[in-house]
Amino acid sequence: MASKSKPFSSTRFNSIVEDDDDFQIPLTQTATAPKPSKKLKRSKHFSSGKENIPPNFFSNQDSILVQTQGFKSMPIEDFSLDSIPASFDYGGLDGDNVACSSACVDEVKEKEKEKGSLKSQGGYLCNSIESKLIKPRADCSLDSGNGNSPNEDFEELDVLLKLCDQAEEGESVGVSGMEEGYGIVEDENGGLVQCPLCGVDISDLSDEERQVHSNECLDKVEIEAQDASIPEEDQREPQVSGQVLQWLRSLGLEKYEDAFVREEIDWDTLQWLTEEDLFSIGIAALGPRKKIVHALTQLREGTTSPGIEAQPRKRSASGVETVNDASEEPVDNSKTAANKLITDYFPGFTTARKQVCTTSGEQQRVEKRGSGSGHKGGAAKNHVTTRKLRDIPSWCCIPGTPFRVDAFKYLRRDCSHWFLTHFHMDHYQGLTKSFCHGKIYCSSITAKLVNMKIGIPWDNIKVLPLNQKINVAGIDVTCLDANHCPGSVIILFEPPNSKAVLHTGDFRFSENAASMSFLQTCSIHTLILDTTYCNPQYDFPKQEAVIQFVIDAIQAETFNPKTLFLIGSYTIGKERLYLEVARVLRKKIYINPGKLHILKCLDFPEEDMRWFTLNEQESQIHVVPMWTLASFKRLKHMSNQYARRFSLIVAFSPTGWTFGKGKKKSPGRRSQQGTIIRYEVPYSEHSSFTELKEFVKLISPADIVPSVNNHGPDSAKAMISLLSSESQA
DNA sequence: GCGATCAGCT
DNA sequence: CACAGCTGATCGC
Repeated sequence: MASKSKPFSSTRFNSIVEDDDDFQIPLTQTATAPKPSKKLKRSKHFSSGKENIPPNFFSNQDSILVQTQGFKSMPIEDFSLDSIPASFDYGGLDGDNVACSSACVDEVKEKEKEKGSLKSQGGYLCNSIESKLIKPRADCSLDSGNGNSPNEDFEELDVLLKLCDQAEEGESVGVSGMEEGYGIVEDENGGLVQCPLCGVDISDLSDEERQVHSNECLDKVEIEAQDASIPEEDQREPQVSGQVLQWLRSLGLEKYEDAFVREEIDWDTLQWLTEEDLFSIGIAALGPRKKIVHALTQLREGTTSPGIEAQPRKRSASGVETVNDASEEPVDNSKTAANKLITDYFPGFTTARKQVCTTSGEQQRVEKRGSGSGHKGGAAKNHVTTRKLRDIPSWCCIPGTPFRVDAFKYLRRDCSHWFLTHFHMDHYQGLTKSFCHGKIYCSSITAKLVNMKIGIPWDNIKVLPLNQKINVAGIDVTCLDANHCPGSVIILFEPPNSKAVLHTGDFRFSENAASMSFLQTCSIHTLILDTTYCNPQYDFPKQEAVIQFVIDAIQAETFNPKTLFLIGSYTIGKERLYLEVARVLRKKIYINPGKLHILKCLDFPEEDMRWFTLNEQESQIHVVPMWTLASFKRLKHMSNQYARRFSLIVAFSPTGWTFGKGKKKSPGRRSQQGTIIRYEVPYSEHSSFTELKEFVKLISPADIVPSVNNHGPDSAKAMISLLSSESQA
């Protein structure tokens, strides 16, 4: 059960009570207990951030000009900051909620006033929802606007804190500290030294020999544990704890066990300890510290760590027979699933699909050389790849045209027009700089990314203008903003002798998008639809609501100046969220150089760029890759790194998946472990189910092809028919 | 040694 | 589950 004496449990969480329907307080509803870590894994943070911002420009040109639109290069440090205090001065208050002095409240109020005079900018950001976000209620966030005395406010906070604590207890973090584990053996004072695992007297052995001995025992224990019938998840946790102590003893440093227990340092955490950490947990002597650091280095460098499985084990229902299915079966399974065409589930579409894909199917067989992955100079290669070419899913094919959309995984020589809807890996996968299958058609922003990140020469890229019909190989093509990530487009194909096809790529429908009126005027036969959230359970709020939620939460937590805010993002995507946060709160956002590199390629107004900084000292809001927020373990590591500067981490993980079945319309879910708070906020860049319905109704297509089938065939089928029926109604 | 692909894992 | 993507292993050149 959750231990009350967690290392950092002294932190308090400050929040605000909101009674609005739209803005429930994000107290944990179904706090998910963190899973025990499974494996050691090294990970590098911030390998290469990136991002960008959607454009609002219509480039008529067909390509190369894009380069010239580049941002004039300006070191981000040079942006003018005069008007933006990097942080509030809290007069040395020390971290906790006590810091909510009236002074800081005033300060924030002041800023609230200021922002009223801010103006929205152009471009993607001209979609600024700032004005919508800042409602009078926002001003209440800090002082409640109700004339409450500070004390009264604190009472409210205390109520919240209690609720949070309760919620936390329910989470049951699972003490990893001391458990029975291997049945710890005391190498008691008597001078007798026993192996803690097998109990054998190892007093006569040298330190090294003892280490060797106990390592061997450790391996045995691990193997035995693998064979045990208990589910591995259950057995691993205690193991890990014992493992740390065991390891410590093997270094002859058992006198520090207490410190490790006190700090609940499990096996994974152990890997990340720095000498500084060791000092801070009470290992004051230099010698032992060095010894541990050295051992840790070896541990990290080792291919596998002792006691942790070298190969992933497969769980099986039987619990014993795991060997067989670990080898082949999963592969087969995934293959079948991967090869299964989404549209197999949609009888209505089969004919159309066959038309398109049969051609390519035959081509496949004839092809035989070249390669599925675009090896250099196709003709030169006559070595045969044994790998079977995958069938092209129907959502990649545009009936009535020779075009492919987001189909770089399925490169074929029968096509020379390859459209890319946006720069997300699952859409450009398979595209490499040796691409030699014709031209790539995409938006200007996507083009820049494709050129910069993948290295596709500009000669192979054709930039498609937005909101403007152009002719490609005799077929009318129109791109519209998809409202997904920067540079994302939905594409309308109008073949002269065939019916119109609209490919949405990934998109978030927004009824006020001007382009939608254009779509109404078209008669669209086939709609290739982003069905990511095509299920009624995904009925998440508008982005504005979520952004407001995040802003509120940040405002609430900034009582504590030692709070670090993390906002998750993808390569590109979620920019609107953190940019709005920056603008509304008038706080700079830290991004890493990789991310900036991408930003620079984009048509960002300078006014917006100045909210970003490369100097992390200058900001308490950091944009980080989404995956770094996935586990508390990682967050904890980050927290250790920042221990001096920040006492609390508040992370926002913006994703539509936050919206599971049980969860009802809450703009955010909160969970906490010690000094780390994570909000999962349903900020989605895909259409919600409701939006999908609206969109389908608007388009009224004769046929729908789902581009995602993630809820099982039946579900997808049901949803599509539901969509269709609603659209007819 | 490098690039591309794939499996595994968030 | 899987939004999107990191990492490491492997294969081919």
